Amino acid sequence: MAQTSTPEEPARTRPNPRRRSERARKAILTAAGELLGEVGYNRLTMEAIAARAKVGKQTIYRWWPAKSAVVLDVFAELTGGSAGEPLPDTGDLPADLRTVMHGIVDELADPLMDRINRAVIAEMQADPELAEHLTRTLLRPNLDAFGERLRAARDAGQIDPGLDPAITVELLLAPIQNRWMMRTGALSHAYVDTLIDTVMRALRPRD
Amino acid sequence: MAQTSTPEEPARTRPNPRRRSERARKAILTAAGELLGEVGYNRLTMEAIAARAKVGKQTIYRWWPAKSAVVLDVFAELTGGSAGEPLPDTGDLPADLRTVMHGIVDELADPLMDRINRAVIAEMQADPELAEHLTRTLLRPNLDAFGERLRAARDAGQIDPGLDPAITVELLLAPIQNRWMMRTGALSHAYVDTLIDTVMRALRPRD
Amino acid sequence: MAQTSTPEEPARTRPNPRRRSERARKAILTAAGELLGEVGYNRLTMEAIAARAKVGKQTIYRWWPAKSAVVLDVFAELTGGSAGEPLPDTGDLPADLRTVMHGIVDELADPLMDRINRAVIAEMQADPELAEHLTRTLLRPNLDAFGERLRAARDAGQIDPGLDPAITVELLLAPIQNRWMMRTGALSHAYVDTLIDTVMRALRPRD
Amino acid sequence: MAQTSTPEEPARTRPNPRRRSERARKAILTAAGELLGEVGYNRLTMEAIAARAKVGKQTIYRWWPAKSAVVLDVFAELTGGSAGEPLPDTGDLPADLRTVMHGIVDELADPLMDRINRAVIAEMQADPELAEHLTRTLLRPNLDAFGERLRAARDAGQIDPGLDPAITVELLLAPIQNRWMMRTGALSHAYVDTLIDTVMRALRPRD
DNA sequence: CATTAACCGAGACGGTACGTCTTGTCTTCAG
DNA sequence: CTGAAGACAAGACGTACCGTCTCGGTTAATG
Repeated sequence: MAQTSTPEEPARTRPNPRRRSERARKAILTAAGELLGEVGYNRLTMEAIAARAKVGKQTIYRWWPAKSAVVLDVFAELTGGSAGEPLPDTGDLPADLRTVMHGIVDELADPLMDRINRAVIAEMQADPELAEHLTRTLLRPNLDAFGERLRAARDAGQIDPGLDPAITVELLLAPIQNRWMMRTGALSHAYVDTLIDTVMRALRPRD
Repeated sequence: MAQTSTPEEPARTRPNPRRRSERARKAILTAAGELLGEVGYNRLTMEAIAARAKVGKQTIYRWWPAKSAVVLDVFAELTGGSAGEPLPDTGDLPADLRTVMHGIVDELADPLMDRINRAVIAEMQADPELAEHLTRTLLRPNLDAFGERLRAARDAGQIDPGLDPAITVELLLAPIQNRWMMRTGALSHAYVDTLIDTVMRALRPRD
Repeated sequence: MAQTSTPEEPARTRPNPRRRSERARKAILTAAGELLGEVGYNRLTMEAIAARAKVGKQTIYRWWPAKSAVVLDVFAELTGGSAGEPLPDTGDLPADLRTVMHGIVDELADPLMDRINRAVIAEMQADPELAEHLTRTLLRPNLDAFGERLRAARDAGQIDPGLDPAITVELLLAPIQNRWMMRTGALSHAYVDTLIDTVMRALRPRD
Repeated sequence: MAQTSTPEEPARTRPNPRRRSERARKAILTAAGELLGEVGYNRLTMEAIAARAKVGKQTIYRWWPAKSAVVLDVFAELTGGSAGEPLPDTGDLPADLRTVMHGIVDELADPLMDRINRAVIAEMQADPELAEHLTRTLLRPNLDAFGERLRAARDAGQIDPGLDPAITVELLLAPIQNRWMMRTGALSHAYVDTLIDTVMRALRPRD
């Protein structure tokens, strides 16, 4: 699911995915998720996952190349569903942004999601290929959904058409992710509201 | 400098810092920096640092608790000097911001700084104490320097006094850090200029 | 074979001996024997054995608790076969003793056997349990073989029945081992012959 | 005292023995003796000796080349005095032997002497130079003292003049040392008496 | 008696080996 | 004939000591 490797690589006698044991797959992801919550990413080991999942280590290595890939699938399992979902459009842009962005900070507040997100972020720093993959499959669709909503607002004459939509989305989302990552401040709903208000000032059409 | 540990811990016969070999300290940080550039953080090992620095492993462990602490000192050595330096103030806020923020993206463009920054960011995700320490000693002073420059502009009547200064700084810096971290776009000077222009729109005083 | 440990100890998830790699076992003992001959016991290291045997260190530690145990198995491999073999009985006691005891000094003259024997003797001084084990499995059977031959001679009326057989055996073997250990004199066949003659004087039946 | 090294070696600025601190010398030997009794030879370390003796490590290395040399001096301190002392001569050879040999087994029964003796024996196996040195300075004089007493007995016509005196001494002492080293039997006074009686049978003059 | 060289306690240093841990592959054996 | 169990080769981990090397602070022989 979250396979990082490019398909052109050596590929030593690939296993047949049709014979894959769904029971083992689930047990591995569950065990990995549990252990991630218990000991954190760094002290998570393949051996512990295998033991917890009652699975041979080979069964993990057969389907995932490394610890990071397993955790990535845990991550994908938890967040993949909602990737690229369009934003609500009630006609009231700030209100719609509030709805979605409150959801984002709520998700980041969940301890397990926090841990997994941090593990994935850390792994992305070390592995550009992984970063590229995740950006394309998960992050970009979400950014595009924001872009789409902003385009609608622009077409309705609510925001200045001369603005770069990419930057506008960044102004909304980067401060939140940044606060969360650097832990430089609380991620309250009030904060989100102030942020949205401030950004909206930059968006209003020039008179 | 980058000691993470709280002072309340066991503390088994601390070494005497006055007898510390400056030669060894430098050799270790240099070796760590070089290796970090060559193989990256994950494949950086204490053994390799010791070998490259012509130093006994114990000499590293005597002064640093872990690999991350060594890399942190490499980082501190490279960036620590400029922490909290006040921004230039020519009276032209956007121009001053451009000066400083061009410098930031230039720094991030340097391959070694890129690797070290990413390693530190990743480590901060796994170690909240470290995050807190770095935020306080390096990040916060820099954010405050931006805050100070914005206060001057506000006092000069150039920006709206009703804005939250913390959020304003975030609007300027978070998008850059975010692009760099998620690799979602190029970090050109032109991008920085557009970003500044957009944020400036949000700051202009209400009529 | 040369396991010293008592079976009552903690026993952390013992490895399964049926899955043991015979290839690795042989390679380890061979490497240990070679290195013992090359650098001696004190400078023999587990790391060197592992490297020479192309074996992971863990594979050694899985099956042997310490360097001494490995060397012990090298020793057992070389000498274990002949333990407790009965002495020849041609009816001529001195001649039979000469045959066997010449063999003993010849064995001690072999450089590898000399090194291993000395290592084992030294280890026995430091580890009484090991001493007890070796005495029971290797030394005692050999002493008993001598005792048996002497009993036959006594039954044939060739030696005084009032003598303590344990002491008689010691009179024959201790001087040889002592000379070898303390290096107080040459271990020639002539020496052995004179020794036997002298001891025989003590054994002749009282008139 | 127990210096093994030959005087021809490099000799890097020898320390001046006249300025040697007697306090340090005694403290080191005492500490070494105590630790030897507590943890045994193998787990005895120079660092522990230095710490226990409140002495810098260099002060040990200045006067002794290695751990074995220190222990050797502990040994020499305990046994050196009596080396080469002539045996009593009351005219009754067996009685005189009993006196001396009872003393020997009593000494071996003392726990500290046992440990040090075993450590020295073990070290002699690994270090032939040391063995040679000890044999010459301590062992040989003692053997010669026995030889001298036997010569007196021979001159008095009490034992056969045709016997090799070296072997005769070995017949008396080797079984004791052997029993002690291999722990093959108890070292009682009764055992010594029987041993002496048996050997005396071999010594009586031929009719 | 003052000087001064050397020894002293202390402990950091460059190293080596230890015994453990984890990785990713290979082998065995039970279902 | 699959897959759990786990032994394997490899190699980094963090620790313990080794024997050498500074660093002040005494201490004892000489001038």
